[in-house]
Amino acid sequence: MDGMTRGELSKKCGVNIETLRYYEKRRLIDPRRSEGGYRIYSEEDAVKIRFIRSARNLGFSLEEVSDLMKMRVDKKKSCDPVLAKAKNRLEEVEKKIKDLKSMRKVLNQMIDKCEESVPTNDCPILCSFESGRKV
Amino acid sequence: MDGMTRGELSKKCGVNIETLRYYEKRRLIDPRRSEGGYRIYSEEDAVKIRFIRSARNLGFSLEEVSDLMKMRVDKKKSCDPVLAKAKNRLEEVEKKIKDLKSMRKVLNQMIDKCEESVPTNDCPILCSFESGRKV
DNA sequence: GCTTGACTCTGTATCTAATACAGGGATTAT
DNA sequence: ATAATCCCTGTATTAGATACAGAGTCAAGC
Repeated sequence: MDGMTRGELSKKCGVNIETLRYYEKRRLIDPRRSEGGYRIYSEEDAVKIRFIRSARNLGFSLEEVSDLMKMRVDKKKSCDPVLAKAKNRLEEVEKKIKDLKSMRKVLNQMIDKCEESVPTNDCPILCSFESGRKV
Repeated sequence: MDGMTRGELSKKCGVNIETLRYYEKRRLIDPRRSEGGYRIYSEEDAVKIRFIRSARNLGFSLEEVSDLMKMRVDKKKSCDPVLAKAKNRLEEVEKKIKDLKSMRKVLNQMIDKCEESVPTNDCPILCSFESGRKV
């Protein structure tokens, strides 16, 4: 019988076994069942799960992920809403990349201070914003 | 009396008013109180809140944010753990940037298909991974 | 000063996303 | 056939917010 059980997929994707049941409940995946009632997952399910985990890790909600996965380029007439949504998502992604880059900057500043052994008793976040203002 | 009330800070930072109480409970902020028991927030609190929201939006947990905000470059001897943590965080940030860039690619592919009106009935996620494999 | 409306206080309830657990059934190895 | 190991379902718990109820505070206008 080709396909994976819940435990196998869970290990393969590094996801908690219960999370798979939860995503099914939320209708993000829909595995077929074996004679005895066991869930059977395909390779495509694995791709989906990895995508969901990655998106969640980047701060997207399950609602958003679900929305993204359900998008289809159907016929010419129905394409506009998909295009609009995709463009919105793209903007969000750009924003997140920007924010991550500024967080990277904060961290690099902190690392520099550490390596130069500049002691402070201030919150590194406030600190970075202050030095940001001066420069 | 200088400082903001909860409602003012909430508006200023675009954060739900209850979230501020929650972050206080989680010891991320610690506003002083007025005679009548009202919370009074400073400008620094506003900076912190904006940082927390940004980090949460990028998929970091409150635990991680709290950890980051508590980091201090104290004395030479105690610097190593801070340095190690900061470097770990930096790696995570790089990973997230990388993942966001690949998500950006998926979205751009979808947008291209839309604009060229290439109809598909497949999940855009699986689709993008397939074309990724071929190329 | 007094009133009144907007705001805040506390505690508790609700929601999402995920995990954990308990009691029972399916599968596999021996 | 009989353990051991998985999986099933339902329900409980956790984190991170958010919502709501009843009481107290503040400040503007009279």
